[in-house]
Formats: sequence, structure tokens, C-alpha cells
Amino acid sequence: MMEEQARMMQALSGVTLAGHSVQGGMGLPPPHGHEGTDGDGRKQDIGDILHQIMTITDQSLDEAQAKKHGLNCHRMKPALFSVLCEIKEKTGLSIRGAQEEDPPDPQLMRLDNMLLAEGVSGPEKGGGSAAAAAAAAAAGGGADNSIEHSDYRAKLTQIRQIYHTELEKYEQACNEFTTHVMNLLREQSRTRPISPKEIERMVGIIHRKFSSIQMQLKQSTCEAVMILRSRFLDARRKRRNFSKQATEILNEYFYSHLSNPYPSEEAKEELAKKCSITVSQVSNWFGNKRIRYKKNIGKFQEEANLYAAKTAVTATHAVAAAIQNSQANSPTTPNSGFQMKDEEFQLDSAESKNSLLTNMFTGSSASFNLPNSGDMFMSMQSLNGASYQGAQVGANVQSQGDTIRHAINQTTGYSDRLRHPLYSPHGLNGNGGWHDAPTPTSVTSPNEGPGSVHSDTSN
DNA sequence: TTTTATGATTCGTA
DNA sequence: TACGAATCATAAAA
Repeated sequence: MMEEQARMMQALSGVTLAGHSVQGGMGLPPPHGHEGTDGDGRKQDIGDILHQIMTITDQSLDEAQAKKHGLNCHRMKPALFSVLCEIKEKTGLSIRGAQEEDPPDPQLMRLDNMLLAEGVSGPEKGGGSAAAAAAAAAAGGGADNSIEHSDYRAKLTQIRQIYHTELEKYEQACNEFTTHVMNLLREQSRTRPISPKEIERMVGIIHRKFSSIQMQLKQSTCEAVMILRSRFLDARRKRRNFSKQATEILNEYFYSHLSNPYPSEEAKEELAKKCSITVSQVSNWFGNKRIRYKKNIGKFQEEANLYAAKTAVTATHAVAAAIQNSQANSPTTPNSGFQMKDEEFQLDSAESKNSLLTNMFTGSSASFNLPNSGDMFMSMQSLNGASYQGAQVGANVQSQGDTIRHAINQTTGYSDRLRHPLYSPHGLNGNGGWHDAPTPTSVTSPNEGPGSVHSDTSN
């Protein structure tokens, strides 16, 4: 300590060397009573001032205050202050120079980006709605989708509010503290060498400190958002079985399009709408269903028969209505809308018998090319243990004219249903894959009335 | 508690 | 990019 003082005094006694010629250089009048005297006198004067400064702490407060005032008014004060500042600057800058640069913190940038993306920072309007929508979409499910969506948004808004309140608090505190420190330093600069540059630097340090606190706030906000998101993603992973009705609709479509269980995009949309699920859930369902069906056809046989009977009964009713309708109308009703070729129909009808046998005997996907020797009607009865009116549909249809077939197509919407009264894996090829088949473009429930649109059968 | 069913995800492929 | 296959995770049944 004493060494430092001595060194400083030594440095200051050579102020002229530092470029501040006390004699005229700064326009200062020479020390009183020593006008025109030599350098020894000036040194003596400066040494005296420095001594007073160094010993000021040893004195009582009043004494020190008085001395301080005296020193402030001393004519050498500005020069001395300037020199001290310069020395301080020189030593200080070399130390802090490296810290002066403020490279953008990558972590802070990441946090900022995330907060912006999540809608926590950035514009208020619709804040987070995109993220919320994404999370809600990922959550899947229809009915409670909107509930989850709004729940997510409410929580996000809460986080956003807390974030902004805290941020505002920090900024306010930062400003207050900065102002306070600046005032303090300005005040102190009257008695000790503090240059404006140094004050500026101090402000920078304060801001950095506060921004590190802000980063903590941003980090915890991000964490909160992540937790919120993960909770919604968990909700997605928390599987919920589809409703019985939805499963039925999907199964009906699957087994009635067993030859080609690949619903088109339109069909998927329609199914999704009917089942109150998303299109991707429909895709998932069909993906799972196809693979699980193929893996163990035997296991699904009962289910297949069930849906076959179900849809066939519906189809029968529809056909009966259609026949009645056609009979009620003139027998000369033109078959303007029917486009399916008669040969095709015959062929499909025969194929259905084959597939029926396949179901009965094997359940294997590769063996549907059994001899065409089965009796559809009998098979149905033996399999289901119940009379199967729908089995007669094929015969009826074959015996009726195009008008009726047209009516059937219009009524049921499922050409496959008629072709395969008992749904079978006839569409599976020997390699375990489904044959290429035209993709149906529309979905129609067998429960639907005749007014429905059946684009997949009208071409 | 164990097993089965089922919706979702991931990854490789054509 | 849609699909198959494998797998995960959880609901539901045994």
C-alpha cells in the first residue's frame, strides 16, 4: 500500500512528462507565490496536494470534508484530475481491453430464437398460436383437440405474461441501478479520477450483469415452455383408443376394400371426418391394420366375417329397396348411369366364391386361388351360423339387369361388398402384398341412405 | 400382475 | 412420399 502510494506520487511528480505541462501548457496560472520559480517549486506544490489526498482518510469527517472542498477549488485540480484519469485509463484499459468486446452469446441467441418461435417474445397478437396449433395437432384426437389447444394457449399466455413482467422489472431495476451508479460516479468524479469513459464502461458492466440475469429468466422461461410442450406431447403419447364407432367405420372400410385397403387421400379425409380423427390417424390405422391383418389373417377372420355379414345385410336391405324401386318404376327405365361392364361383374362374382373358400379353408393370403367349387350361400351359413340374406345378392344381381346393378351401386356405394360378400384376403398376392388395384376415392358407410355420393362406384 | 390390443413413432425402401 | 416393418408406450382384458 505504501509502496503504491510512493509509486503514484513519483509518477505524478513527473506530470510534465505525461504531456501536461503545468507551466502554461494547459493555460493554468502558475502556483501562487511561486510565479516564475523553478520546477522544484511546482513539484513541491504537487507533492503537497498528493500528500493531502493520501492522508485525507486519516482525518475526521469534517476535517476531510473541508480539505476536500479546498482541494476541489485548488487551481491544480483539473490538471491533476486529467493526469490521474489518463494514468488510470492506461492501466485500466490494458486489463479490461479484452472484456470490452461483446460478442453475441450463442446461447442467448438460441434462447431468444426459441422464445420467439414459441411466441413468448415477439408480437403479442397470435403469440404462440402456431406452436399451440402444432402441439394440438400432434396431440391428435378430434373432440378434445380444441380443449387441449386452448389449454396450451392459456398456459403459454401465462408464461408469456410472467416473462414480460419479469423482464420489465429487470429492465426497470437495471435502469434505476445504472442511473444511481452514474450519479454516484459523477459525484465521486469530483474527488477521484473517474473519466466519462469509465462511467460508460461501468454502465456496460452493469448492463452485462443484468443481461446475464435476463438470460437466466429466458432460460427458465424456455424450460417452462419445454415442460408445457412435453406435457402436451406426453398427452399425444398417452394413447387413447378410438371410439367404438370410429373403429367400426374404419373396419367396415377396410374389410369392404380388402382387395385394396389403401384409401385415397379423399377417402382418408372422409373417414377422418366421420371418425372424428385426423387424416394421419386414419393413415396410421390403415398402416397398422394392413400389417397386422397380413401377419395373422386367421386371427382377423372372425372380425372379417362379422363385418362382411354386417355390410352384406345392409347391402341386402339396400338392394331390396333398389329392386322395389326399380319395379315400381317403369321396367324400361334406361340404365344411363351404369358404367360397369357385365363381364367384369360376372368375373368378380366368381372371384368372390373363390375368396370365400379361401376364408373357410385356410385364411392364408397366398392360397386364394382355390378351385372354383364353393357354394357361396352354404358357406355363409356354415361360417356364421346364421342365415345370410346377403349371399343371395350376387345371384339376384346377376339375374337382374343393369338397372338393378346401377341401383345397387348407387345405394351401397361398395362394389367390393357385392363382389366379396364374405370379405377375404383375396387381394393379397403370393408375396404377402396386396395386388395393385384402383384406389377408391370415396368412403360410404353401409348405413348411409341412397342419397350419398359414391364416386368410387360410379366410374 | 401379466398378457394382449392398439395407436403412434421411427427407419429403411422403392 | 407413401408404405412396410419393427418397435414403443399405454389402454384394456385376463
